[in-house]
Amino acid sequence: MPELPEVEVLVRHLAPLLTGQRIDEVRVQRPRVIRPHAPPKFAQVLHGRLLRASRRRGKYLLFDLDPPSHADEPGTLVGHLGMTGRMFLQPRETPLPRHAAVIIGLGRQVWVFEDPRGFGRLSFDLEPVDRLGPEPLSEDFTPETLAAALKASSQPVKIRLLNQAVVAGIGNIYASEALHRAGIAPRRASRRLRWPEVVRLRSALREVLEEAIAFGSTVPLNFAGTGAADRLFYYGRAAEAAGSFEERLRVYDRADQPCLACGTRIRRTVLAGRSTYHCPSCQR
DNA sequence: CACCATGTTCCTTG
DNA sequence: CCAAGGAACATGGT
Repeated sequence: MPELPEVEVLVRHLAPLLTGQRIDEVRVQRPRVIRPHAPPKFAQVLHGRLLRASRRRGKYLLFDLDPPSHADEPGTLVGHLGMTGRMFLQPRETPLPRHAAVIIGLGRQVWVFEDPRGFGRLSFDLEPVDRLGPEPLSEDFTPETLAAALKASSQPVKIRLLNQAVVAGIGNIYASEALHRAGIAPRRASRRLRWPEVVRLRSALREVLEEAIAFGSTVPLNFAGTGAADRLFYYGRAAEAAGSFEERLRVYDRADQPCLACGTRIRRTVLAGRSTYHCPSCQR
């Protein structure tokens, strides 16, 4: 469930459940997701720590720990969901999901990180977080900032938006959605965008993200996620089949369907190996 | 069986 | 050296 809005909604859900809880058990069932840490060390660092706050930066989840046992002990647990990661709390006695990767005991409940594909991560490494560009919903994300970052490359603008150093938290879905809303073709060379387009793109990015967060905050969500019911976390046909789709996504995974603005067929193309959706009439 | 998938990193190519 | 493209990671859904 992995772009900025999904992570934001998850953090808002987890924060009140985790704050003030003390970690009394750590089980690493899939060492791959905590690399490069070794399971014993990872567990030792976390054991006995108090969870003080939960935050988001880009697509990363940050969990502040208190107190450090030693001065050089990590103060933050860093999470990333990759493509298929999930996090939720469940009673200790409830059976774990098949792909439970890390289980963190919190009294009568356990905090589960499950990830079938294993592209997600739990670590104490803040370096990738430090490399992130501005938060798109913050005041730092100005048209000037975005213009400068776009000017530095001749890549297609859609690819450029996926670079987390340009702006934090945009992924394959919301890149296509924002470009459609801004009326910009995904293949346009990043550095060739004109000022009014940059201004529109910045606004479109913010709107698309804000609306997705608002949507996720108003719809009942099952964070343990068994499927089609969670329309924030499942895209494409499964989500659509689940019920009223509400035009939440206007182009993503809508190849050959009519553009909701003009009726033209939405086109699917491939850029840098990733599916890209756009309306050839609205976006040029 | 074939193809596709919300992400990131590393390697190769030009 | 740099930019861009592609593979790899591992599993499940269609």
